[in-house]
Amino acid sequence: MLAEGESMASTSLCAANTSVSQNLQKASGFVENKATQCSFSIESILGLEQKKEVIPPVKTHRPWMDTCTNLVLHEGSNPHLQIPVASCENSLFHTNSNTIQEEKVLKCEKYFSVTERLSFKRELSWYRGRRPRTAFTRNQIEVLENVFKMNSYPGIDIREELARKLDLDEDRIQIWFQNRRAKLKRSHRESQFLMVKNNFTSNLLD
Amino acid sequence: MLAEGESMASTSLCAANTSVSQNLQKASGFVENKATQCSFSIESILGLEQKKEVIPPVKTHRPWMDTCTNLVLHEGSNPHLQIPVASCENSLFHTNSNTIQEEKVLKCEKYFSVTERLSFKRELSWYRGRRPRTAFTRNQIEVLENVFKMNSYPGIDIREELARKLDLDEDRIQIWFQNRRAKLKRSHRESQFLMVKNNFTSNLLD
DNA sequence: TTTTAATATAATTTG
DNA sequence: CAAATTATATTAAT
Repeated sequence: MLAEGESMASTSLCAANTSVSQNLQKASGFVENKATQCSFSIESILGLEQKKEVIPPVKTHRPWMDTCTNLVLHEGSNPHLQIPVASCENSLFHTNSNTIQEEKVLKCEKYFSVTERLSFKRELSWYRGRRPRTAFTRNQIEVLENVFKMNSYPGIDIREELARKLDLDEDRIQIWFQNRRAKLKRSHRESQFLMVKNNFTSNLLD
Repeated sequence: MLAEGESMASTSLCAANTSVSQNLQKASGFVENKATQCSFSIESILGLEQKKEVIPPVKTHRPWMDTCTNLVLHEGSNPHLQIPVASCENSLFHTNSNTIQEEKVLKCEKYFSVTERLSFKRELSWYRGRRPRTAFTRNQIEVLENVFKMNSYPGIDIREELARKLDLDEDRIQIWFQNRRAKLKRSHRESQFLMVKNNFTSNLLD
């Protein structure tokens, strides 16, 4: 098992190894046996980038994960693609959260409905090392936007208050404002570019 | 300077080609003034949620759009629903509803050649604010898949090289890899779910 | 209907 | 915190 972060996220194509993909294929329960032969050599396509450097271990700080996940990660070419595998069949149900789902499962239904299946998937993604994407409600967005209009750098106090009022983690608020500022900046850059470009083209027409 | 949201969506539909746009974007170091202090009470800020007059700004990034278009977009809350107003004699697109508009267009299609039909479609998706779907050739897919097998996170250099060799925008390459990773992940999730589910149900039968 | 290119944006990483 | 990148939920084209 690779240590965490011992990945090959580098751009080197040659860093790839077959065992990884084979494992992944095994894990996924299907084998894509297509096109093992390619009429091109990859090297010729990519011009042989041999630089293979070791990527420092990825430090993972995932406070939203609970501690009792007996999960083992597959080896993977990238930490983000690592797939958790339950080391025992019950570990998936040891979470503290999502108790409703847990109850449903424990009702021993013979098969799983689509809804349950979706919940499973959600729960699985929960273990994949990334916080599940938060889906803000329209009202939350509206309030956040209104605050943003007046202050795009709210301090901790305002963020906390927002978190209370909107029933969100303060962390989510902070991230939201960061992303929102980035978006604003992007749009500014774009409109600035447009102005420059329009100026340029209209000058050409003179 | 344009405020966020009253940017290009409501102005003329001009944009730049990808590479130039991106380069200039990088080059233009836009400096934005930070609102350092907030003199608003949270209550007053949160109270704004009742007003509900300004729809969250939509900034769309459409670098593939041509510069010499004489189209103006309606303002709208949803970029995908924006309907263009032709500045020329073409009254075909002056309908209120997208659906009706689309029907009309489709009805017209039979009178036009395949080429013209394609350009209609292209314009339609264009109006919807979405880049026309790229149809990769079999060879392009094959090469991309082969590269993906070895490195699912190609760096900019490899992507550029691929773009050159495959005669595609680098952006298309990047999006392709993003979608490909998502697909791989989806399949992993699915089989993982099946494993867990099977394990679970067979345990129930013990 | 299914697959997947495209979009928007939440989350992560780096410095 | 910003910038760059990645993941992911949707949407829509095929």
